[in-house]
Amino acid sequence: MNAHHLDRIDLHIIKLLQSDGRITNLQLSNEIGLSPAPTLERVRKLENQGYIKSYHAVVDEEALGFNVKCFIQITINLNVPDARNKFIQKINAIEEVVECHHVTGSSDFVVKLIAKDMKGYERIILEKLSKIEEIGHQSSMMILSSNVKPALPIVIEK
Amino acid sequence: MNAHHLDRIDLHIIKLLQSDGRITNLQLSNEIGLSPAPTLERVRKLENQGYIKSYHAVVDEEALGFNVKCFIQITINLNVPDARNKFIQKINAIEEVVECHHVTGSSDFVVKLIAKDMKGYERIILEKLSKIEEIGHQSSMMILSSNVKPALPIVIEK
DNA sequence: CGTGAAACTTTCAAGAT
DNA sequence: ATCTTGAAAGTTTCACG
Repeated sequence: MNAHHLDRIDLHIIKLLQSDGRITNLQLSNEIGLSPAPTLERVRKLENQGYIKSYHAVVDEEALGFNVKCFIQITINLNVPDARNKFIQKINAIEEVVECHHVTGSSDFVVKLIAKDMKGYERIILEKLSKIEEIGHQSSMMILSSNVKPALPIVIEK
Repeated sequence: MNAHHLDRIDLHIIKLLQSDGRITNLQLSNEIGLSPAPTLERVRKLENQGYIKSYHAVVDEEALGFNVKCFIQITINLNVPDARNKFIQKINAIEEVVECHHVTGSSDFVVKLIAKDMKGYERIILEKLSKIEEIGHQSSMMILSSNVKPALPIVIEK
């Protein structure tokens, strides 16, 4: 699965579906300059070969009441055997954990967590995070505001 | 714009569109137990009122050749007037910067950056990041692996 | 909110380049 | 090997009840 099998049209399809996940196949075919049938066939190929993984609506977190977001930097307690894998399993099972990144540097993991308010945040820390014995040290950064781009910088050559 | 105008059906629609952004209105109407017409009307309302912001395909970053990802913690040089706003503008203009979070703690910002390889990464640091005079100090964490959940933990009460 | 009908989109098979 | 066409099946969208 590498990018060598993708031609300009495939990259164009990926770019358009990334910026509008609900574009119709007909609109898509018009934009890329093919008829609907081969357009659909290419989209299915991109999905089946794993280039396109899924489609999602992006919701307004604040509008839905998620007003507290933070990153937590975590170091693993190396006294516990197989600590990394156990930690990964436990941390991802927490529904308020929306991202978990294994990283290099002075921390082992960066975890993103969301909650409706500070009381909810406190509850997650006390009842869920602090019960994970594989955690050695943690340090949190509250997110004040964010800019998240919905698409990768795909460049279509030639 | 707050969550008090959303009933159980609205939350159910949001949940389903978050987990499958390309579900048809007909399937959606079947799942929530309404006919297609009022279902579509509710979806349009959720879009127009800003609860649903957009729809996107999620692509496999590695399959598209983006093999280098990192978080960079940045502190702002407070000697420059209006440094925060200038920094935000400049950092978001870099196409390889896919996220920028203003945070509390010892850093001012956490920036997520993607590149195809280490050479590309070096080029971004040398040619783009290091030219932002508002940056005081920076420290990077390479991402080894990630788990990102595509949906918020929406709980439908009652 | 539901029904029904018109307009539009998806999808497939057949044939062209 | 990949494209276009055209037709059937399915979906969206609107007016009306």
